[in-house]
Amino acid sequence: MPASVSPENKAGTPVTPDLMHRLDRAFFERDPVDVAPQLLNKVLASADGRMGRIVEVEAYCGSRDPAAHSFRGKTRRNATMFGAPGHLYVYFTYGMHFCANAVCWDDEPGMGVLIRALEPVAGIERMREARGDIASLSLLCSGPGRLCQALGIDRKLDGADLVSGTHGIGLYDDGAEPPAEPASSERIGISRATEHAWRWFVAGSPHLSRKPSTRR
DNA sequence: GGTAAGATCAGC
DNA sequence: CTGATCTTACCA
Repeated sequence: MPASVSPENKAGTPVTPDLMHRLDRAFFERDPVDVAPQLLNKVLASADGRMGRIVEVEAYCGSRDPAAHSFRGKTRRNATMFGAPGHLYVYFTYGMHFCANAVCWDDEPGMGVLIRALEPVAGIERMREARGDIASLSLLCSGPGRLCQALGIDRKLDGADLVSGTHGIGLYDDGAEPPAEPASSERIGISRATEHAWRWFVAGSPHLSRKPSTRR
């Protein structure tokens, strides 16, 4: 196990650098409802070695999803979502947070998967610094805004190609399978289209944005 | 041009 | 539960 993976992280699956490989572009050329659960246990990595395993995602389904930024069509803000699949859509929200999505599907543009939580697996000291030296590992990347802060994802990375990883952020498969039966729930923090169970997560992970038995 | 709401988070 | 903080989109 890498030295940067602390004992507190023992419940997780450390990355195996030799096995890390790119995803096929075709992986993203599907409906985000299919892509999202398949993204669980994939590895998001910044250029400087900060890495986290995806433990929570949500699908946003464009013109058939009133909760999606892209619901009403292309704008300056969401333009990346209408671009090529496999790229990163980063947006700024609530006056202080960034959130990151993997752009999906090629039949109809404007779809994506929001990455909501990571299990930190490498570069953890850098993540801590970026997060203001937060102590708790389970609060380091447990939310869409937190993980962006931890990995240094901001508007400069909007449009970055996650497949090639050449723009400072990449998404990799290290051989870890997604859960055979991922847990799902309603999406968090939205006020419209709440009827869909389009949030998927690794059951029991301590790194989720909502811990078990908390609800609001 | 004005404004309300927002795919959130930290602190009380 | 609330305040922070500011961009965007929508409406006039």
